[in-house]
Amino acid sequence: MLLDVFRRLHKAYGPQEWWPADSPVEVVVGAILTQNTAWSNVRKAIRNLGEADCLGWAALRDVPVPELERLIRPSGTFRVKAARLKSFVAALWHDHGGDLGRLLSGPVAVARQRLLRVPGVGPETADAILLYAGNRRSFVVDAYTRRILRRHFILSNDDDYEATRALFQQHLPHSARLYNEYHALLVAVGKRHCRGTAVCNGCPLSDLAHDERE
DNA sequence: GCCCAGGTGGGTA
DNA sequence: TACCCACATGGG
Repeated sequence: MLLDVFRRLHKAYGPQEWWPADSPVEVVVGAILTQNTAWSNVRKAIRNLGEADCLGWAALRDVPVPELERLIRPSGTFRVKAARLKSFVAALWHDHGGDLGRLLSGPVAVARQRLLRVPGVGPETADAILLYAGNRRSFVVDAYTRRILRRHFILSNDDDYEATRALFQQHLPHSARLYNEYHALLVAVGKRHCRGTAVCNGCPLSDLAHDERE
């Protein structure tokens, strides 16, 4: 079933070439800034950071918090997110010498625990960093994933984050490439057909069993 | 003007 | 464990 969903989405939308970022730093920054936030707002904040030459680990470490807050303001909850960026950078420099590759190295489960210890990095942010900044095999579950799969009865309401992630990892070939593409495709279909009160018309999954109620 | 967005952490019972 | 709530901007 999960592979069937993937094939439908891939056929409909093709390769997504994710994450939308030019560097691992930008992936991490984007993963934190997009927490409960529309990507269109994150893009503005990242553009500000780029123009201020703040898309490097040393620059993020050295930029004063008020300045960082000003730059990322368009992404919302900017005080919270400035603190989270700072806590990530502090952990990276304190524990791994500013080397993201080291932070993300070793068994995936170990690297994941390292990330989850950073204040402001929860399971989704950790998995997005592992998969898209580190090319590590960790499936990313987001709001779209849950909304779409619940609508088609593939998930139940009481499947939490870890249960959902485990479901994907147990039923799919163990491939970072596949995890990458699959999550990106779920976001693609979610933005088009499973957002707020949006209906399923034209959705590549619309002929699967689905729940009309919202 | 209202609702929502590619979450997380802290507080309360 | 299971809910609430704050965080905050910008687009539809």
